[in-house]
This record gives sequence, structure tokens and C-alpha cells, in this order.
Amino acid sequence: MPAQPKAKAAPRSSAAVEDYLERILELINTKGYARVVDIAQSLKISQASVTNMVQRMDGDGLLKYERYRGMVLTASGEALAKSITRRHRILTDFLRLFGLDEELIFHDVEGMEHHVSPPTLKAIEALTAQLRRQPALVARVRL
Amino acid sequence: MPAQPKAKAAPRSSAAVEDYLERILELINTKGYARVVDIAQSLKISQASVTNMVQRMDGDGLLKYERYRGMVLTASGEALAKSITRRHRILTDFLRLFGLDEELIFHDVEGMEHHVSPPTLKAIEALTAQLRRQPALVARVRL
DNA sequence: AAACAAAGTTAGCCACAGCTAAGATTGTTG
DNA sequence: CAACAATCTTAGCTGTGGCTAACTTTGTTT
Repeated sequence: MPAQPKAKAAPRSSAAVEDYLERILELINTKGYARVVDIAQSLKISQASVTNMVQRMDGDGLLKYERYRGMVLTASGEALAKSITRRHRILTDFLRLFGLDEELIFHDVEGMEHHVSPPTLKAIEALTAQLRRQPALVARVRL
Repeated sequence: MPAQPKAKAAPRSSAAVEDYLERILELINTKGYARVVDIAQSLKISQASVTNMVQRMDGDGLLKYERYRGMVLTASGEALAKSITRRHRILTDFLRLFGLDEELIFHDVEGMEHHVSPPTLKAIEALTAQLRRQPALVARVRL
């Protein structure tokens, strides 16, 4: 028995890794695949940085990567990416209630999202649903 | 005229710097002074790291620091610390509406706060005020 | 097929912000 | 005042995640 070959260690993810996962899933959903050059453009970082990170994420079991060829999310990578995307959407929906500038919303969500725990997210989701039924109240906040 | 001696460059601050400022102000408010050892304990990092950072913050004009002696916030450091503290309070007040665990609130706020822009903060502040007048609605979120 | 451009990779660098270990300073106390 | 403990500093290290410059691979185009 050769012991475990890979040392999985539960896919912990940093804010940076979460950003990558989010963009990779989005690219796969819209274009069918995620190329290094597109990820780089989307995150506004260099291709070299992307190559580097993607290799780390392969090592962490979040995706399968083949040099010069391409990448696919693993099951756990995809699950993580989806939950990150969902969190992003919930926070965006919440902030959109208040008539803030779209760019600002994006920027704030992009920063905050990595730090919002599941219970807090759930509360914000429920709150957003309630507020949608109270446009008068929301209007007072927008002023 | 010896030109400007220090190169101020507008006190940009990272998340880490903001955490330090927040704790330093709190220590000054409660104990009258901020010692390296207390900052370290409060942020759960080593004293060496605190010394290091405090020296950088001195260089950045956020505080005045004298080796082995102590520190005082500069005017701009104090202004920044106060606005950080205010932001922290507003976010905490908001999350407290939903009956979340205090520790969780603290943790989430500690992570998110550095990424919330002034307009977003203002909206959340106004929303919190409105929600305080709508306990029935809030109760539906808490469930 | 040769040449070229686009995409990807590697090597080596940097700043940030933590850490430990070892040494310096300070204040207290016998 | 000598010695001690507490505090603080320095030196040197680490990992993360960027960067540029130079090189390689791939695919297209003539």
C-alpha cells in the first residue's frame, strides 16, 4: 500500500482562490472553457500569475490542469465555485435594493464576499426577500 | 528650504493597518495608552510583528512612535481610526438585528469591514434605522 | 513546411505580513 | 545597586500572490 498519493487536506481556499474559482466557473458557463488569457483579463492580472495559481489549484484538487492544454473544475472545485457564485449573487441582490452604483456594488461585493459566513448570508438573503415586499421602507433608505 | 522631510503620500491603509488602528484607538480609549504587548494580545499576533507594523505606520504618518517608549496617533491616524471604528459599529449594529451569534458577528464584521465603501455603509446605516422601527419584519428574518 | 502570432510557461523578482529565536532596554524589587 | 522579569527590538525566515522578461508551445497563414 503506497499511502495516499496526493494529500487532499480539505480544499481550504483563500480570497484569491475564491476569485479564481468564481471567474473560471463564469467563463466555463459563458464560453464553454476557461483559458489562462481570459482569466488574466477578467481578474486584471498577468497571465504568468494565472498559470502559477492554476497550478497551485490543481495541486489543491480544485481543478485538473494540463500544461498548454486547459483546465476542468473537479467536483469539489465546482461545488465550491457554485457556492461562491451564489454568495456573490445574494450579496449583489441585497445591495441593489438601495440604488447604489453598479460598479460600486461590484467592487464592495468583490471585497466583502470572502468574509460572509453562511448564517450571515442566510439572514441577508431572507432580509432581501422581506425588503422586496416593502418598497416603501426601502425607498426611505434610498433617499 | 529643505523640501518636505517625510513624503506623506496620503495615508493609504491595508486591511492589516486598519485592524491595528482600530485596536490602538480602542486601547487608548480604555487604558489611556497602547503598548506593543497589548496590541499583540488583542490581535493574537506576536509582539515582533506588532513592533514591525508600528514602525511602518510611523513611517506612513499614522502615528508617532518612539523605540521602547510608546506611540500616539497622529491627527490623520486618529481620524482614520475613528472612521474605521464607526464603520465597525454600524456593521455590527446591522448584523445584530438578526440574532446571530456575537462571535460570528465579530468575525464577519472583522473580515468585511475593510471592503465596505462609504455609500454602502450609509445605506446600511439607514436601513438599520428603518428596521429598528419594523420589529415584525425583522422577526421574519430571524426565523 | 516555414514563419509568425497568440497563448502559455518558467525563472527570478518584489511587498506584505506573519513567525521564532536571540538580544536589548526598562522598571521593579530584594 | 544588582539582578530579575517584563517588555520591546532586531535579524532572519516563511508563504501568499502579485510582477516582468525571456522562453516554449500551439495553431494559423502563406
